[in-house]
Amino acid sequence: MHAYRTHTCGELRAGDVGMPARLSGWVHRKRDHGNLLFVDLRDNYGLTQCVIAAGSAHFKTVESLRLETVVTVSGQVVARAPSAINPKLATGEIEIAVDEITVLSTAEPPPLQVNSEADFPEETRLRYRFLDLRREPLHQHILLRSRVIASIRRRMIAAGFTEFQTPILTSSSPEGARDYLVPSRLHPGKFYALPQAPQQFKQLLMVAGFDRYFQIAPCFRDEDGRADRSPGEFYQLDLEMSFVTQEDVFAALEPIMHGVFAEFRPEAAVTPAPFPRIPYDEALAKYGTDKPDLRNPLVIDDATEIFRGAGFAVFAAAIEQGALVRALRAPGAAAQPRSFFDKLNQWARDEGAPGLGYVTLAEGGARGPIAKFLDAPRLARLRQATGATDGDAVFFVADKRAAADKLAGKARVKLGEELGRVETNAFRFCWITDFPMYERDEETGKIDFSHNPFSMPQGGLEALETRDPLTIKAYQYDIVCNGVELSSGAIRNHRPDIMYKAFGIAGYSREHVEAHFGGMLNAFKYGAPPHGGSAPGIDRIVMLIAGVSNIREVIAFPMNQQAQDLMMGAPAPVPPERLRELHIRVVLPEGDRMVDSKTGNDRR
RNA sequence: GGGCUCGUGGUGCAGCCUGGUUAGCACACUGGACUGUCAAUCCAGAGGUCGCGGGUUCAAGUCCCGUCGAGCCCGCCA
Repeated sequence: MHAYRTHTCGELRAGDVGMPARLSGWVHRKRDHGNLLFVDLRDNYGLTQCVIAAGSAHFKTVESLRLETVVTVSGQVVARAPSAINPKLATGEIEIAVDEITVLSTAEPPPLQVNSEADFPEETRLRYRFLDLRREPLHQHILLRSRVIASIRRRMIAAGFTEFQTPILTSSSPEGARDYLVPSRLHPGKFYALPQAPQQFKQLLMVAGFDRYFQIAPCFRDEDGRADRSPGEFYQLDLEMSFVTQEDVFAALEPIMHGVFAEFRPEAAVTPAPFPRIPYDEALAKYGTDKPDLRNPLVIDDATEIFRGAGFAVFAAAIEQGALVRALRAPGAAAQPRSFFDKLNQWARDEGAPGLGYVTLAEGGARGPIAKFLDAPRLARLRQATGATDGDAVFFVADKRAAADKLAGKARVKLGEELGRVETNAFRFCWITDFPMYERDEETGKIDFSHNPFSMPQGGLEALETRDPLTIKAYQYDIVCNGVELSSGAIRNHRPDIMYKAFGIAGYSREHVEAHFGGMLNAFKYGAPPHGGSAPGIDRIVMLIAGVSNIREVIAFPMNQQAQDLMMGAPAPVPPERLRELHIRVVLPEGDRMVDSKTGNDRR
């Protein structure tokens, strides 16, 4: 018999009754009846009830076992009496009659209870991550993550992609985030950067003629965390293809995304390919965001002209100042009580807006505080513009374009939820296309890239030479699911001449481009295929599939929001000799001090 | 860097608004009882710098100020 186990804790069934068996695992729970003792033994695969009676030589041992002790039990598989069958357990028809028990590893009382569904503080969960990972929800999420990645990998290979590895120690890349830096021992004063994404390497692999690249790629960005953004590192399904148009990239990725979501959430509705394509400008106008949640059926319409010259002084004045009026049809909301509208108005004020105008439609007319400013022709145009009919309400936001879009977008989300119109158990994908190539920095007034500077401008060199840069679109696209930005991607600029020009418009000299992106630029001078790709975030995909709202629920060993690993104690100081070796001298900020994070006491 | 919320035995919460006996409940822990439970049950016990510092007060877990920590958000993240 094997030293540790003949079966796993999730394996034995009624058909195994009468067999000898040996199981190893953790003591999940005990039920002590004095002369009869039940132990639920747990491993990765499940739970098996083990039973021992007072006559046994091992009874005292088992009775004294603490929860989470690791043991090996041997005995006979026995059938449970019909009344004692536990239908909640896969192994519920049997139990192990324990003859022998060996303690493999004792356990102190754990700081978080593995067998409990109780909430524990995030700090404790992170510090004792190995215990939290034993618990059912997190354990299952991590297994799900593995299966999702395996499925993605299988689908990518089946679609003709080749998997690569690219360097972790590299130089700074063109993404806009802060780099993690690694000092060089051999080159004093110089630093490696951890890749924010393998962007340049995958493009170089295209130049090298590999045609279709993918990687489950670690990406490192030194930016602050959010519930859906792990500080430090995250994973992307990074892919790149040669000799492709934007539509080719979409056609490659759509079946993979659809397939993975449909595979792991078979009960949910998943957008079939082709996913809707929504130009960036249209997304802002209709949804007030570049990452619309299409489970919400509400759309924003423009009502600027309807209010221009109307008697409502607040809007009319704003329109004269260049503001837009956005209208949001709320189907069936006319029946809502006054408090509903007051509550939304208060919500808008909390969002920093003056308020939220509205009318309700009934019997061919309109009611509400500003209804009197809309005469019959204007009302008819409003009904036409929004599709609103009797029984509906229409909400209004008036502000400069960006602010109006933003508030209308938030109101769309809020109203969709309040009215219960948001689809559940569905994954609604779309592509957001035609992102602007450039934008004007609000503070400096300077023109800069609005996204990846390596994207191909639509219209190519001619557009760069002849058009107002702010009107030029890029072959740049995002994939969005349920309001979550899963990835961005682009058809790349593979032409050095267009690249120099594109960077020139953003104020970067030829020398700057060569100094920073010389490796890739040089490669493009030796025959580069047109290419493009995308990089959906793995962690967010798993989050969506698992139905959780915090990214740490799908990462085995995440850092906290302050980018600390509480279990491993990272980041940590290093001995002076290590710093000397790296030619580093630490200059702490003024007034910095050591504080004991547990007690809050200064330790100066 | 900023905003909001939170911080009470190992853990989850109550107590705070309205200051006043030994800070209460549940889970875990320790001991005892119990031969069919499966969140076993019952009895008993131990366990608390109320994050930290200062202030107001006869009296502070409770009120005030500061500070530290955590989460969420803004900034940031193409």
